[in-house]
Amino acid sequence: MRKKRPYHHGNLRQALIDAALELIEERGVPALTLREVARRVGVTHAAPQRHFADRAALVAAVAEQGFRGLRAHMEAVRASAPARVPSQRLRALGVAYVEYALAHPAHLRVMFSPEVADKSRHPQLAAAAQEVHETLVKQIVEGQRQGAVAPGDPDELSFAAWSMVHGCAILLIDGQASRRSPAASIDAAVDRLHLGLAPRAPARKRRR
Amino acid sequence: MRKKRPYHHGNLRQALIDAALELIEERGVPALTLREVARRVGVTHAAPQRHFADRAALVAAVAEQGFRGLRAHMEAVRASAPARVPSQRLRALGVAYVEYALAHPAHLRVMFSPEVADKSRHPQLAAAAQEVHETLVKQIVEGQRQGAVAPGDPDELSFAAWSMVHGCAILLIDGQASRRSPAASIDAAVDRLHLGLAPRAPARKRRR
DNA sequence: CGCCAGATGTGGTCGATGTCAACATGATCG
DNA sequence: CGATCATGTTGACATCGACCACATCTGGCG
Repeated sequence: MRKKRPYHHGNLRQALIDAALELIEERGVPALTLREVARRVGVTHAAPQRHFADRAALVAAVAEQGFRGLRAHMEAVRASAPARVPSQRLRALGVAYVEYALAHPAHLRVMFSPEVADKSRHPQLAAAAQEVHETLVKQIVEGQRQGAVAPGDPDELSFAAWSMVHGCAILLIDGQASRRSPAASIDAAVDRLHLGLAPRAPARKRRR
Repeated sequence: MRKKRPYHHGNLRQALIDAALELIEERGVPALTLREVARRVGVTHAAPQRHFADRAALVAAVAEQGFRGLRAHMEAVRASAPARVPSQRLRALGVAYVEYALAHPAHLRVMFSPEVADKSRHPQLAAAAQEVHETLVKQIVEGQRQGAVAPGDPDELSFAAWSMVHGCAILLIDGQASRRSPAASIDAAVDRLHLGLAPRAPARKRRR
């Protein structure tokens, strides 16, 4: 029982997604064109219609793949961080988010493109995004269990964490804050997320 | 003064920007079309060319106006917050950012649209964005002077703060975290930005 | 083996768009 | 009053997304 093997071209759907991503990397989201993608893959201009209802569907597919890649990267980093130091795992997760964004700016842009803002139209995309969020929530809850994260509604805390890393990623990609090296900005932002803007009273090291 | 448009519109440039914003609010960024905008204003399809070199230029103009409006809102809120409690002013500034985003989601989307990602091509836009950043930095520095903000490079701190409020705004606009009311999410996120994710030892009273 | 139905790709077409160039109009200033 | 230039118009063109009819391939079924 073989999977639906490619019939004519050979996995045209994935080839189109790949070509779309390449195109975006080269010339930006606005340059993404169904016809150009088809051209690159070597099919006629109407072939993509068999796999994507419209342009938005292609964008959504690229975005979905981006979310899956992001989650994979986060999970990998999380797994490789020492489990005994939960604050480090959470940190690593945040850094991983921004790292992925900087490594795949084109993907990130598509993932939050206005064209797929209405995720209810793209359930698969919504699910992939949701999984990223869940990864974050899980780590927050774990951090709370181990006393490394302040108590409170995990959803609220994870929303705050996600806001920070996401904003950080977007701003870095857009080059809004490139005076220093991106790595330094990431570290500084994640530190600040961890510690807060307000001064911490005791000069002595946090223990526990 | 009802006037049928004389041959010369008078202030076509601003009228186009306004119409563009309306259109985006009604039907989203992708629906923004030079021709449709021209239609709404009642001029022919090529008239906008006299004021905007291309579509991106119109988008940039809308975005620039968005940044200016955001800055105005932030300054207003900042001025109305008690100057003696710097942590409140900073908080208010953050809340103002997200408030503006939620009140003008269309504007926000345009301001960070991929079409104007390369701000070097739109110097005026870059300047307007820079001013928003400066407003934030100023408040951070003030907060540090008054001991309400942890010491450190103001640029780093403001980048972190900007990341948080911006990420918060984007996520809320995209409806990624709408389980609770937006206002509650904003408060929670700004609180977290202030206090940090890590637990704080003393349960000191902190209002608002 | 042969054939058919559905999946996949082709080629053509249509309306809309962004951009350009040539032209018309009217405001400004001598 | 007249010239000049910014502003708006008209017409054209290439490209795009979407749609359709048709061709071709695949896999299943008699």
